[in-house]
Amino acid sequence: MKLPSEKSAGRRKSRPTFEPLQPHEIELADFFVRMAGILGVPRSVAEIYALLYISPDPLDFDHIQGRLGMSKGSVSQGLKFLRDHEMVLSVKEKGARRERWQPTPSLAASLVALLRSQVLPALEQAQPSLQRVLTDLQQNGAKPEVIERLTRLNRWNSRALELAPLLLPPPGA
Amino acid sequence: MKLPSEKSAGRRKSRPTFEPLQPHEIELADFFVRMAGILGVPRSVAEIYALLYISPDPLDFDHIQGRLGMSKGSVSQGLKFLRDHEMVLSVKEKGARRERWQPTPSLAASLVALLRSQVLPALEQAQPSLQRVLTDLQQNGAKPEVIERLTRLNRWNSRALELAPLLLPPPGA
DNA sequence: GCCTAAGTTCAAAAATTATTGAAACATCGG
DNA sequence: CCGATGTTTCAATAATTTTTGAACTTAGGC
Repeated sequence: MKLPSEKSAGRRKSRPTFEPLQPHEIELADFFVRMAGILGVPRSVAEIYALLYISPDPLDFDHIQGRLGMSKGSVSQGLKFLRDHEMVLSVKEKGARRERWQPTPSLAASLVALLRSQVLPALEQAQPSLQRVLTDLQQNGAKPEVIERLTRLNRWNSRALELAPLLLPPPGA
Repeated sequence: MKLPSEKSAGRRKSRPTFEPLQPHEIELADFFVRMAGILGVPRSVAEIYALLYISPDPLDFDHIQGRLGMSKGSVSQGLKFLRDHEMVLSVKEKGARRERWQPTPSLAASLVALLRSQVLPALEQAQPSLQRVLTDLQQNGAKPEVIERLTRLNRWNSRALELAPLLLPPPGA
């Protein structure tokens, strides 16, 4: 209904404007975006993280949306992703309605959580598959060389699964 | 390798047909496709690799195309990718015209090469950027906490760059 | 309870990435 | 050189992923 024409004076409801990213903020965002790309994390998520990372204080939803110029939907989903992977945490001051976000203290831990969530399920799901393929090859008298290959692959996968909890300890450990 | 009668006696030009993937081959392909997905490698590339991996003998271009049912373009580009990352090598028998492909002996080495090609350039390009951002923050009197964050990030990046050649030795080392 | 600010959801649109196939190119044996 | 086979290139298309925004849900204050 009333889309107040931008900067009406004193009344509180005027949509505040946010300053666009500064050059050094853009540069850092680019860095995070590139790194995220390697892990298949979308640009918007990386941008949110970068902004929180370089901001002196926790930011609320509207600030994130405003400064990055992205949609509500993207901010919401981006924060959800970051929350789910324990890469940000919120500080809600008493009496305040909105949450304010900041990066978790350890980027290393964040990356571990992220890797974990990507790699582990794949390894787990692979195990029975690889086993079946191997059995199949053995029964059908495949060439020893191929069997050898698959056996090694299988062994790798098992070992990776064993090691995973050590290298990438789950949140509660 | 014994293609059914297809290769009929005299007439050479009949397009040979190839048998579709067997269940166990599909299962292995799925595994490679999922793993490749984590690293951002396209499905078609993973499928080619999987096929070569499970085949008792090196395969030529037409066999790859035929059995996977994909286009010439995809096979060509896929093989290029795999070649560039040292994941396959070709055996050309003397007197034969076509190349025949097989996976390189060590999947581990292949993965290393792949990781290397993705991560290293990002780290290298990041270095000057991060340095600039940090300097900028220091000059503009940013909060100590933010400077600390960026300093740590910077240090990480440098260390990763130093370590990279050790963990991911370049082809010729 | 009701009202409103705060945040989420999700179908549709936009952006990005992968695949195709026809034409161009390369190479070999004659 | 020629002609045929084998491979690459790349613009067009298809498939996939990401972003948007409006409708919906949730929670707090009164």
